[in-house]
Amino acid sequence: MVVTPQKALSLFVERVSLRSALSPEEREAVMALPGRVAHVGPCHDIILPGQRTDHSCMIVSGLGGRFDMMADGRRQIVAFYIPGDMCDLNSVPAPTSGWGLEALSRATLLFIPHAALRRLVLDPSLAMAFWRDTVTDGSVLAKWAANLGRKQAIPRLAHLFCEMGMRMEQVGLGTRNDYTLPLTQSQMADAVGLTAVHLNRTLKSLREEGVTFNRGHVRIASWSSLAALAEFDPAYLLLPGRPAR
Amino acid sequence: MVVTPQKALSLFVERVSLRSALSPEEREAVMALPGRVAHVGPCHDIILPGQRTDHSCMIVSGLGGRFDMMADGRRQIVAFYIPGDMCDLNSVPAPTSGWGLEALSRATLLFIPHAALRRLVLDPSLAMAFWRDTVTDGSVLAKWAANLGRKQAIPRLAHLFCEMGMRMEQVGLGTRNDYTLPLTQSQMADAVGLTAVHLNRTLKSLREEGVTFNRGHVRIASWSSLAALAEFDPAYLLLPGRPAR
DNA sequence: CGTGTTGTTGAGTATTATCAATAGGGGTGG
DNA sequence: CCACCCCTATTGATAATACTCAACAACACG
Repeated sequence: MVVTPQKALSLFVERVSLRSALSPEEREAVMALPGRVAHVGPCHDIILPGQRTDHSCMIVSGLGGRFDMMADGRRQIVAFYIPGDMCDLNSVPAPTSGWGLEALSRATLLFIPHAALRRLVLDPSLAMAFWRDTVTDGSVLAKWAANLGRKQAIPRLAHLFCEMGMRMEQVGLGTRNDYTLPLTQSQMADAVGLTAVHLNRTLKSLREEGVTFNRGHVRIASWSSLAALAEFDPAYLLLPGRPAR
Repeated sequence: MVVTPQKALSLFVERVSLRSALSPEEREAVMALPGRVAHVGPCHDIILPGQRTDHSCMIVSGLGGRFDMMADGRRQIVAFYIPGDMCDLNSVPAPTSGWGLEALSRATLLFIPHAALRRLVLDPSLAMAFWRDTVTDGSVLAKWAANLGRKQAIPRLAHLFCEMGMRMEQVGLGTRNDYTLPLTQSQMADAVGLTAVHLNRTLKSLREEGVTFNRGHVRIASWSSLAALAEFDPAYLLLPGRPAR
């Protein structure tokens, strides 16, 4: 599959447009960003913790993850990034982040120099759009924290399936009850804060609720019952025009 | 205690200056923001979840908290806001947040209209500074999520004490091993994702490590041993000039 | 001097982690 | 094409951690 920077950038424009109205000139300015495309394999480190960067990275295809590592090697994935997400837009205002970022599956990435992004945010409307993107990121993180802190294994995993379903559907990758999530059970366990063994058992329980996860493919028989089980309310995704139901 | 908006705003300027260099003109522009001071009691709701606002809120004194609530009434606090923090700067780009915000103790608040803040971010350097503030918020949230997902009760609570100590010291409220954290044990339990009973037992264990929490006052006998226990590395607070040691 | 909130402790239970063993699947090299 | 190996998934048994229920003490407040 050949991916041009142009095609990749249009994904980003779409993503930003989900939450911020861009004028035709602004869209053009974004499309004119310089970028370099790269194909990487699973477990490829995009940024190591503590490393300083001079470019941001957008996911074109595949799945990215932001994670933290404990001294004993246990890992917590705190965010998933799907196609269209600029996974370290953060690094524009804060080039030395404390976070690691890796490709969780085979992935196509687009690297964009900070310098170009900094020029872009001289436009206040784009600055606001990027800022809003970071706010969205934070809102998702907060929800993730709340789930890790106060939900048990089953609703926690159910919530992850709901969230990823909504996000995939938004960007046109499948539907909310049928989409591809290219993860191993171990990686998923790192995301929901469980051991791989317990995650496997939790998946088994969810199977009885009509949710299957098989070789990276999620299928949800009844969205409404899963959403109820997960106490999923998409408001935190900050999508406009979809008031909290 | 009488607090003028001027005095309150200077707190905010200091806080922003921790991570972003501001020119004298920019400082002045921030100091010229209009603001209204309010004194509130504990458990006072600053914003209800899903509510739309047209102003942001800065903590002048006391403690604020951002939280999420489960259907059964269990609560997770996902962020603490201390004096100088603009706790919903987020609401400038996203006026309808899905989050509740409340005063966790008696507190003094400063309300600033969004309109004024939006005018301020026409200055690209201030826009970057505010954006950076949101990135910091996200970084702290991510760490919070990692702790909730992968640490047990004792190191989790220890990490909270370390984080709050660092943050308090930064803004000149006590030292990292001796500071005021005006919380009940219940509220603290909601922050670390434990029940109040188990939090109480965890505090007891930490007492044997030389950490006391008494009527809202934290005292840490040996910072280095607590930091080791908590695996605390302040890099994620994005403070400049203090490389990850 | 009641009364309600907060903090403390005990006993029993539920959830999740750990350890261990096995099965399946995809790729590689002979 | 087959044998082999590594990674992933699955299941069982047991242990550790955290939760629930319950009672009571300490304290602030009116």
